[in-house]
Amino acid sequence: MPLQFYDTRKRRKIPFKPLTAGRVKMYTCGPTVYKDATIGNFRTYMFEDLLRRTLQFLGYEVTQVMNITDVDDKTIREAHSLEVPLSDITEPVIKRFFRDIDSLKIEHAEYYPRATDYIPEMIELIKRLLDNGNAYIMDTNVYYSIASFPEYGRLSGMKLDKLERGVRINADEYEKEDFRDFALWKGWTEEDGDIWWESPWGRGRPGWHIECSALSMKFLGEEFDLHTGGVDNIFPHHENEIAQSVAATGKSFARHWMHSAHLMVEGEKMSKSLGNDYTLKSLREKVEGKGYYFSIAAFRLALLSTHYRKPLDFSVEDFLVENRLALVRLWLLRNAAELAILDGGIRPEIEIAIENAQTHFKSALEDDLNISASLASLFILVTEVNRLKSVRGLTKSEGKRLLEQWREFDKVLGVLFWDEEDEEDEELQSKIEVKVRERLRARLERRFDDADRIRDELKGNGYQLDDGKDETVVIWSGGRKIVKNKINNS
RNA sequence: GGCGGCGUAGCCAAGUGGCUAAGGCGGAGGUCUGCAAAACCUCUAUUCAUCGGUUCGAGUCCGAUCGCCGCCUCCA
Repeated sequence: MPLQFYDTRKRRKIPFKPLTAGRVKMYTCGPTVYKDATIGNFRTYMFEDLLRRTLQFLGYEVTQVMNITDVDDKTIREAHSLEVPLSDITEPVIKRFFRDIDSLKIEHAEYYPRATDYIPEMIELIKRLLDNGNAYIMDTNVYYSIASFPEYGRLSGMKLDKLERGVRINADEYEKEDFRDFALWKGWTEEDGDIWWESPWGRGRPGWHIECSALSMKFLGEEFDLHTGGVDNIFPHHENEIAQSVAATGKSFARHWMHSAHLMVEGEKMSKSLGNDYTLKSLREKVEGKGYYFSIAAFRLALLSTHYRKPLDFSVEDFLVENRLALVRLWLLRNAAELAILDGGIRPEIEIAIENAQTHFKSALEDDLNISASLASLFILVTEVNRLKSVRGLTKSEGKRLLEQWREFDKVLGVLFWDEEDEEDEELQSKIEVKVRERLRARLERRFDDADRIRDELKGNGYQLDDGKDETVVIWSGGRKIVKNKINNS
């Protein structure tokens, strides 16, 4: 099957062909760093991670840009109210942003340009728009004139004359020629304090939309392959980006637009007033507050396993019981493969099962990132391997072959290999190990009541024990740990 | 009001014209086991929000209805 993605503009799946064969240039709208990213933001970043990893898996060389908006109304408001420099607000948030995406194993983009580092590029772009007659100066502000761009509204399906004057328009913006025009450059006002840049139109700062146009052109060129973001960005943000970019360059800008649906919490939109605008940190606290282990791997799987165009209704309760168990099933295949001890070749049934899984995994991804079908192919492989394993254990070469394939799948999924080294809490780990050894000793001494009590206690906390001949494998949704049985003999 | 999306088993979730409707979680029974866990085997949607229509044939196309959701100027 040829690779195809849904395109927001065409409203259907279309074959994906990059401008340069084998290379994909993608632009992904990044965070505004005035407060920590929410799990809703991460849903979008996870979608982009899946897209990126899938393209790489299919052999494309990917160049991804994610902007960091480190100056806008909200960052300025924060800085102003706390009476601190802008960077005091943005720097810590940026630091935590990277910490969070790393813990989710979201691969890094090639470039993370910050808006404040590219003000000259934005000014340059605004100049071109003024020269082309697509923008006008009003007092100290520069506005984009929507009337000058006939194609406005094509991405979102908005009809210009149907746009109603929104309720959120500031009084000071009524001076625009047309209420639908948007700011390219905002002149300095008192609230901005010392946050301003010099421009041909006086001191001020760039509007939000111009940032993405300038940065994508800077790093990817005036035409590139993919532009992505959350659905809420379709209008007006991406519509405006197209208007600015196409008007300035005469080129088509992004060729393919992809947008991820929102994440809902317990059936409701995430919002501050409902108190469900979880960050990774507050979600962890919520889960741990209920007495559960917070599995970041299970959370990654939860975000990953719903198709990106379908709203994901995240429920803390469901999350606690569901994904971690599915994850363990996948992890156990790795156990089986690593612990294979038999001599001999690879059974044809295993080879066929692996090839089937590989084929279906790949073709599902090629069909607009059909992750559910991809994951299903893994579970089918697990079942088949387990069946054959119960007939006769796995050979070392089968184990090796399975591990190889598992690594291959994990290039896309990023959830199959989650080791104890990924678990931050060392204290927790040693506590588990002590318990496991206690139980091993009890078993050897045939004090089965004691052994069972310990096992039940661990299980109650989400740790599952797998008794092997030479070792006990502890598996939980945060990782796994192998304790050698012989340690216990000393 | 305008534009768009979604509604498949107890729960999550694939399937967009044609073999018996993937897969996961949960549940029931069995095998194995010191006992378990895991694993394996069997079972768990005559039916795809509802009602019409097109078709030899529809969850899948068309229309209507109901329900949920998003965007409509700076929220991923």
